[in-house]
Amino acid sequence: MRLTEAEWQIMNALWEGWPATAREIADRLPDSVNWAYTTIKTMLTRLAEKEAVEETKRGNVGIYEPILTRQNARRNALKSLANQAFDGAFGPLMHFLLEDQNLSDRQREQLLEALQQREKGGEQ
Amino acid sequence: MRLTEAEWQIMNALWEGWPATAREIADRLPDSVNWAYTTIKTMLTRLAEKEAVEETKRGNVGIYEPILTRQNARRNALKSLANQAFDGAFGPLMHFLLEDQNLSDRQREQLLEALQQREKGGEQ
DNA sequence: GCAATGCTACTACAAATGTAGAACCCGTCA
DNA sequence: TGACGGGTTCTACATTTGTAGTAGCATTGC
Repeated sequence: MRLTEAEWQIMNALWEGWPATAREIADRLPDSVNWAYTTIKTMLTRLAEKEAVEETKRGNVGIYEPILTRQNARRNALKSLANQAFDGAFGPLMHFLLEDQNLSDRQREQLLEALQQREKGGEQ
Repeated sequence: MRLTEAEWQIMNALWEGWPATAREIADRLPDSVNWAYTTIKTMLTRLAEKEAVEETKRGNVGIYEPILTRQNARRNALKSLANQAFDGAFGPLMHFLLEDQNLSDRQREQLLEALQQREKGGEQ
C-alpha cells in the first residue's frame, strides 16, 4: 500500500480519531491544505477502493475508519524509501540519518532524544 | 527535487559512475528493470529538464552526469517522508525505526551496526 | 408544500508518470 | 553504395494524481 502525498494528509487526519465523517476530516486538515469538500470525498473514495479505509453508512452519511494502520503505512513508506534510495537496507538509511551533516541542530537533538529513549527502553 | 521511483533507478545507476552514456546506464540497471532503451533516454531527458542531470554531447552521443548528488537526493527524500508521515520531524522517524517491532532480525542487526559505527565515529 | 442546507454520487480534466514506437542520421563493412 | 548497427529526437498513450464542478436526494424550518 503506497500512499500519495495528498492521501497522507487525509490519513493523518483520520488517524487522529475514528470513525470520522468527511466533514470531520476536513476540519482536521492543516490550514495549509485548502481543499474543496468534494476533493476530500474523492480522496476518501479512492482510499476506500485501495482498501486503506473502510466506508460505512449511517443513513446516507459516510463514516470512515482506517484499515491501513499508521504504523503499517509508516513501515511501508520507510521500506520503499530504503529500497529506492538505500539499496534496500535500513542500516544505510539509519547511518545516513546519523551522519548527515546538514541536519539542523534541532534535528540532531531529536535524534539524540530518540537514541536515549532507545537506551532507556533497552535497560528495562 | 523530488525523484519518482523510475527516476531513482536511473539516478542510482548514474551515481555508480559518471560521466556515463545512456547505454552504460542501461547496462547498470538491475535485471528486474527491463526498460526499452528509449525509455531510459526519455527518463534522462526529463531528468535533464528537472536539472537533476546534465547532458552534454560527444559528437551526437549524449553524455550524462548528475547535478543532484546522491546525498542531497537522500536528504530530500527523508525530509519529504518526515513531513508526510512523521509530523515533519526526524526524531519520531528515527524513533520509529528503532522501536518498530516488525523489523526483521536482519534489519535490527543493520540498525545496531549503524549505531555502533556512530559510537565509534564519536570517539575518535 | 417548498426553499435552503448539507450530504452524496458521478463526471471532468490537467499534469505527472511509466513506457515505448517511429522515423531519422551517421559511420562502416562487404 | 547500400544495408546494418547504434545513436538521436519527437510523438504517443494509458494510468495515476491532484483538484473540483454538478446535479440529485434527504431534513428542516417556515
